[in-house]
Amino acid sequence: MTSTSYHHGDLKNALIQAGLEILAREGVSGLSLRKVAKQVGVSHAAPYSHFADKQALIAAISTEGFKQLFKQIESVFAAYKDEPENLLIETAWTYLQFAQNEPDRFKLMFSSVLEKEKAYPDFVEISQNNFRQLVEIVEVCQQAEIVKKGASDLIALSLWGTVHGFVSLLLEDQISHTVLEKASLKEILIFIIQR
Amino acid sequence: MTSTSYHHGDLKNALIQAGLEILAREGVSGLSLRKVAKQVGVSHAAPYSHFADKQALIAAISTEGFKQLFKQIESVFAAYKDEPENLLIETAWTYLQFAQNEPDRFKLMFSSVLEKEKAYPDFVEISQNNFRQLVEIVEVCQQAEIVKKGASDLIALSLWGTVHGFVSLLLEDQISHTVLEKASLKEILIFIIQR
DNA sequence: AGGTCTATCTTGACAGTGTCAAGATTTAAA
DNA sequence: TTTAAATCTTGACACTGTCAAGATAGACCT
Repeated sequence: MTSTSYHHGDLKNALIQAGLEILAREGVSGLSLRKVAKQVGVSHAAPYSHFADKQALIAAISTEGFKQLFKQIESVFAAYKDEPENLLIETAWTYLQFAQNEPDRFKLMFSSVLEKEKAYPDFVEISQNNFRQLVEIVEVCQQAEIVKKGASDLIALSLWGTVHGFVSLLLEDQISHTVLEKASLKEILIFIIQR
Repeated sequence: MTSTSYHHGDLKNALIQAGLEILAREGVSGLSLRKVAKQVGVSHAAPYSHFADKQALIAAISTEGFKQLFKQIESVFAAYKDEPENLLIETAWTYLQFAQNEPDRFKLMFSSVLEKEKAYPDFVEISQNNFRQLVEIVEVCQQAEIVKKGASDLIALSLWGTVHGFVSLLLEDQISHTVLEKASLKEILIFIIQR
């Protein structure tokens, strides 16, 4: 489980890492089990020692993506804890940047490439962590009276939905350029969050 | 272009229809060119007479989905035109129902299964129509002083993003049951839209 | 009517894919 | 040191998207 144990070493994590690289290089449609195996330097069926099927590998890659997102928002949270008037927008901005930096990682995480999420406990757990993180942020903003009182989970859901939807539409090029020309992305984001 | 013209008749539309059926029956991952062809009763390469590749067929299926969504929202618009206090929530509700009725059609339309949207003019056009439709709805609500003044396109974008994000998270089972137990879907939707 | 042309469809092939079974190899356990 | 278990390889299978070549039928022209 550590790093250098036997044949390859730590194949499981190596496969996840290779998956992320292929994702960044060739996109979601270029991600195949055989390609991941080849990149790591093992045979085409080697992944089956660590993952039940392709969906399981995708679940692991997604989970890794969620961990990275969690960390990034965690530092934003730490940096703006005492500056709650900017906390929400900076969190949203980080979310947007995360998506734009590696769109296909974001797509893999959210665009239902993974079909039965609930079958993967690690995935479910990290998802819940991320949501709890956002609820905390909302509650800090509520205490600073920047966000209205009550039902912090529903408010968090609404904010997440808004930003997630906006980012998704942005990635899909569904936001018309006439809209984009009027203001910078960050300005639109502020407008959208405040509505 | 009509219906019964030659060998098969109107193969192009038959393929799109078959695609929608397979989508409803077997999901996104079950949608293959060969299966669509077999269901229609033509050879496995017949679709290539009408579609450049699989992506082109997916674009056509998506476009058809957008047309259906447009029609549904159009009737809601007509029905609630003189009742603007309920127009927004009913539109959002229709959007949610559309997604839940056939999740995989919705996924195909929005979850970046289609990779280069801009290469398909019909798809781009119907997408823009749908957005314009929403902007109109927002403007009706603005005139009724239910939605604040200004930048109707940005407000529409925000509302769309919110509902779309919420629906997406719902389809992905990412909305925890503790949240769902507290209120009905429609109540949450109202809460989220009003925030 | 007869002949030509073009759109449409079929057949056959190819590389790439996910998946599994059987065997080999290495590490861990006894 | 022998045994057992975990890990990896090899080979196979059905399925996929895609293309090239040929067959077929309808439309169009004279």
